[in-house]
Amino acid sequence: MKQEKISPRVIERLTKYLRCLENLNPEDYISSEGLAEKMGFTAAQVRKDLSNFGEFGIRGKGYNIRKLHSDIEKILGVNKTNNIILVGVGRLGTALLSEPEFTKESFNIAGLFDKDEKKIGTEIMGKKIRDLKEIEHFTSSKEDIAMAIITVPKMAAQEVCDVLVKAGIKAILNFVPVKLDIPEGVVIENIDLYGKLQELNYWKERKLK
Amino acid sequence: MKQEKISPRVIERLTKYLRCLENLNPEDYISSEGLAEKMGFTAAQVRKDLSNFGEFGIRGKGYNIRKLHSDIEKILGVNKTNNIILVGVGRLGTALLSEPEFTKESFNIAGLFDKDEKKIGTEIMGKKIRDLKEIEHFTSSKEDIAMAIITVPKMAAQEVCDVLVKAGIKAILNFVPVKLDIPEGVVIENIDLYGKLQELNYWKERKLK
DNA sequence: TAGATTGTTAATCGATTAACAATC
DNA sequence: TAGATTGTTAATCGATTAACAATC
Repeated sequence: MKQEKISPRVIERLTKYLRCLENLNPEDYISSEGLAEKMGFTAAQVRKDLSNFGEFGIRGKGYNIRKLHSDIEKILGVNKTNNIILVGVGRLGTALLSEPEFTKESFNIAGLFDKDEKKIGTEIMGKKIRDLKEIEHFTSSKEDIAMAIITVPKMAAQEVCDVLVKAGIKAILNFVPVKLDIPEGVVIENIDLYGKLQELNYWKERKLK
Repeated sequence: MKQEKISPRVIERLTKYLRCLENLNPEDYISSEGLAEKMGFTAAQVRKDLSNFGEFGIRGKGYNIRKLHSDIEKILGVNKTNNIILVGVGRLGTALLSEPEFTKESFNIAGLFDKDEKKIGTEIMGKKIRDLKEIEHFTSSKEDIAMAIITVPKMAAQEVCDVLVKAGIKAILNFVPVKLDIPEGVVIENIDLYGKLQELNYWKERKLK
């Protein structure tokens, strides 16, 4: 698998290709043209994106859907199960836990953590809620816990983030509307509901985006 | 307010400036350099972004924080209250309703809709849940409902989307992992939790993004 | 072989950054 | 006035698209 400098945009599109391929017959072949049309991209872009990582198609024929799906999964590292811990088991955290997406195999919620003593020790969706303080011990006793989701109140977010970094977490999905300080080598994605609403609000009043 | 062709990237950054300004003393002035540092952007970018919409700074001094905040709010149209309806009052929908962000004035959840007869007629967070079928009547009887949030099951998403479009909704925030077909003139933002996790998973295994 | 479609190189487009005259 | 910092123009960088030789 060749690897130059990859743009985050390319990786984002890869996740979209994956989604699209899931709804197609795995036995079939699809051309870059065909895939592009479904996605609203250009055929050149589809080919360019994929060519960053190797040669997945057959000239004159297109891409085998099963194979392409599996190849993209490998690129993203979601062909295996990746463990995640979730910190902040409030309404939003609980809601995420029960999202059907999480029944898939590529991610596994390996631990739940909260600060609230009333919650600690109880179970939710069959998973035990642990004390925030145990995070470091938890991640060091199990292997391969590199990701975390943060759904705590605004005030607690940076503190929790620091604990996670100290515990060796390498990737954070942050739902809290706060810019978290993280050291080099840790990646973060922010999901900002309110920001997205503001963007939509801008565009709804003009025609084109 | 001048207006050429604005890139979505600019609007996204505008929402981030807003967030950042909220934590600063409104009486103070901040330079593009100072704001850039907080955001992790360049000073040139800050000035360029803002200059798309007018002149908000004072040469030799910088930007007045209260004024800049208020000016960006005006650009985004969030200096007034914008009505939203929420469709799909499941766990995720309920969780979003209780997010502290929604106590702000710029967005107001004007209606809740669901298909489940057990839910219809009951109240949540002091708001009545209505039958999905009433959406069109609801939006046409009240004025100025142009936005919707979709948090329904995957299967129902496109159908709900079509109803919303028919009811005159112009902007949709979609939490369902499905690419929704919308006509020209309607804008959509997708929040794809699972996709973001996949992206993070890719980056966590390499150093730099 | 002829037709189709890939992978890749070159051309274009758009977004970011640098530089600086304008001006508070 | 001198120093600081804007708003804007020009230069650079990166991402998308077009074109086409390679090849199934």
